[in-house]
Amino acid sequence: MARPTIADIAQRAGVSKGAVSFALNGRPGVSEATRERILRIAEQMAWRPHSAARALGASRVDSVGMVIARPARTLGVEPFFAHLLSGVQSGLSAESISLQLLIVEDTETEVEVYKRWTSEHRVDGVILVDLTVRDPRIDALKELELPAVVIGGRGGKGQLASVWADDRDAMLTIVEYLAALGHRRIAHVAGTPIFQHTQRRIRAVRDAAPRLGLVDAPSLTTDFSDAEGAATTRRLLAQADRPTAIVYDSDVMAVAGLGVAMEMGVSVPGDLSIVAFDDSILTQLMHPALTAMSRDTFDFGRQAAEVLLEVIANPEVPVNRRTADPVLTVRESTAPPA
Amino acid sequence: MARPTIADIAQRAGVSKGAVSFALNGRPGVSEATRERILRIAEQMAWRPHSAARALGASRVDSVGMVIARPARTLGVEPFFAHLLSGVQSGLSAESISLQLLIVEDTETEVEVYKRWTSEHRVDGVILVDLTVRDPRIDALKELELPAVVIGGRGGKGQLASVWADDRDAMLTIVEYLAALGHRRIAHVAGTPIFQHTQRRIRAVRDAAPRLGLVDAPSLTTDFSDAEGAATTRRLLAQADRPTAIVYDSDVMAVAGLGVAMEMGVSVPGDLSIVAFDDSILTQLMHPALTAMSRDTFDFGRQAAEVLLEVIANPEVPVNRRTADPVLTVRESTAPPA
DNA sequence: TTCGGGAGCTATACCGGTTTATCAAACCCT
DNA sequence: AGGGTTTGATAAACCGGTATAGCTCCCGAA
Repeated sequence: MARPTIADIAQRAGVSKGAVSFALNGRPGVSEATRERILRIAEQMAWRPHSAARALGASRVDSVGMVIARPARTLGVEPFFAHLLSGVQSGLSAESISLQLLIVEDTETEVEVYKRWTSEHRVDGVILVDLTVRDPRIDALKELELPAVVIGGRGGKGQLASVWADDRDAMLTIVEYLAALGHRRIAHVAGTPIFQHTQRRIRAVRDAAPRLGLVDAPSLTTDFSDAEGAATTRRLLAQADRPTAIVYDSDVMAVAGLGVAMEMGVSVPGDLSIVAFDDSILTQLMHPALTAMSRDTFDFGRQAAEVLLEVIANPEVPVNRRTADPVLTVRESTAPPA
Repeated sequence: MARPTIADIAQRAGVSKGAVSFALNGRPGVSEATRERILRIAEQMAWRPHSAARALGASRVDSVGMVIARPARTLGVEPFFAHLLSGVQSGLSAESISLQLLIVEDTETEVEVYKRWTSEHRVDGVILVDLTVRDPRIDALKELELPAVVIGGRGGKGQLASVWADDRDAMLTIVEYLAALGHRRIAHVAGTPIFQHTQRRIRAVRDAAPRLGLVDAPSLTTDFSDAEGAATTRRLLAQADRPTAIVYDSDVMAVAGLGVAMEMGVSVPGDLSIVAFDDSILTQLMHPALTAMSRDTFDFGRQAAEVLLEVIANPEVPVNRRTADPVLTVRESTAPPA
């Protein structure tokens, strides 16, 4: 027999469909003996719930969604997403909940997807990444009443659940490390200013500058691309009093920056120290290998999944979980200034 | 009213549920006038099908799956998957079919996932990547009668549908290009021998060697990691009569190889030419930028999606689509031998 | 002895679509 | 005009589960 249904099991066990449903879902209504018997038969017949049937009856889909709104080309290079995804899945797999992934170009499309998913009842909740300042997705999700968890930034007044690491602290660690080496001219090649984490990092640099006696600590925003990372680096290094250290908001930009430095005859770490905010194989492949801020992205994803499941189970209680602090991995690209 | 159902539409239009269903699915059974009216009302009420209900009734889920069986750490760096995914989704979005993505550690788990997906009716079909020699997944899918399309390799005698590019031809192009530059000692740092495409590339090199008068053209297999790529390169360059050109089976390994060369004082492209099989931002970020074989990965994915939909619609007819040939992008890492 | 109440189970409605059997009216042809 | 086919629609079954009302025992308390 192909794909047994609970009706088949019921027949074989000599009980009603209802009893089988009770037994399989571990809820009261059947005796322990009957439950045992039903479970054994189900096992034996290799029964598996029909997801659609269950979804229709119980109005939960056992599936969560994740939309990534970035142009595809920036996406691939960053191990960030791959690790995050794996982590999310490991968090979901325990409950055998599946993940819908969608890559779109912009935030408007992303919101559209949420609307569609909601009206088609395709997901029980979603995971958000790349929170921007005054993020339109928050209100949209609120209105849709779709459970959600934000990765990498507190949910804001909207009070979405969130999982975050302390960007500010991480950035302070980097700057203090460089200052301790003796650097006073530190530049920050940041990402898009619309991302909240970019803002937090910029603020951290600005706040720390006077305390550490930094002469100048400009944060220059980019679109996260290697091209702008390179261009910004070129501009910085062409200045009369160029910085002796540059902090990049992503590994890709740091690598691009390293290339520019080499091309301009600026030796790393002799004339210039480089730190990447975000670690990956990329930073390790370079010569010199780049000093970088490492986060446990996998764990990040896992926790996000866990929190999302909590929120789905109990939408009233917003969870706000802080993950382990990022760690600075010192490699060959940093040294005291000449 | 929250989330209208077809019953609501039927009532408002003064027709039966059946009529509404016919109208919404564009099938005969209603007059053109009635159809128009129903469609307008549905539009107006912002009706969207309940995916579970549809799945239950029509026994199709409008969802396809893709499992990637690779350790997460190799995954992120390769833009390959990100582009592929975007492509797949663009191919699916036309029919508004969603994608389930799963990253697992090994092929056994992957097969388990297929079984689970099938018995839970979670997907209508799947997309396979990284075909190995005597791939166990083919038989498994055959047995499950789950529609599938293989990316990057002919489906084999199992006759799964497939979408592929000509690896052999691509490799020949590379080797011929290097030979034309004057290289006679060419080495090939390959990927895992269990992948079919690795085999095809190795065979291409071996076959071309005598014709092009290559002195030696060894193919050395690795696990695709940067570590083994580097180690293999080191071994090759330490030889008495070291190769004047190396072809790498992935961009990551090529970058690692470049690092080793620089470290050993072997200048690129002066003493050594480097070609990467697979292009990405990585190859462009290097100094010198790497000559690489570029495939239109996005299009690859899009076509895979299209073919899968065809196969789902008509499982009898296996499709075998060949995509555009990869193109060699010459950059700074190749030159005539010293 | 009767009644209340809980445990254990059945029967059945229900979720929101699709599909099929059925049917009335219109149309078509000699 | 009568019989056959086509068209446009309906009512009801169905998909595979979940949720619930209700029934039957059985036990203990009044």
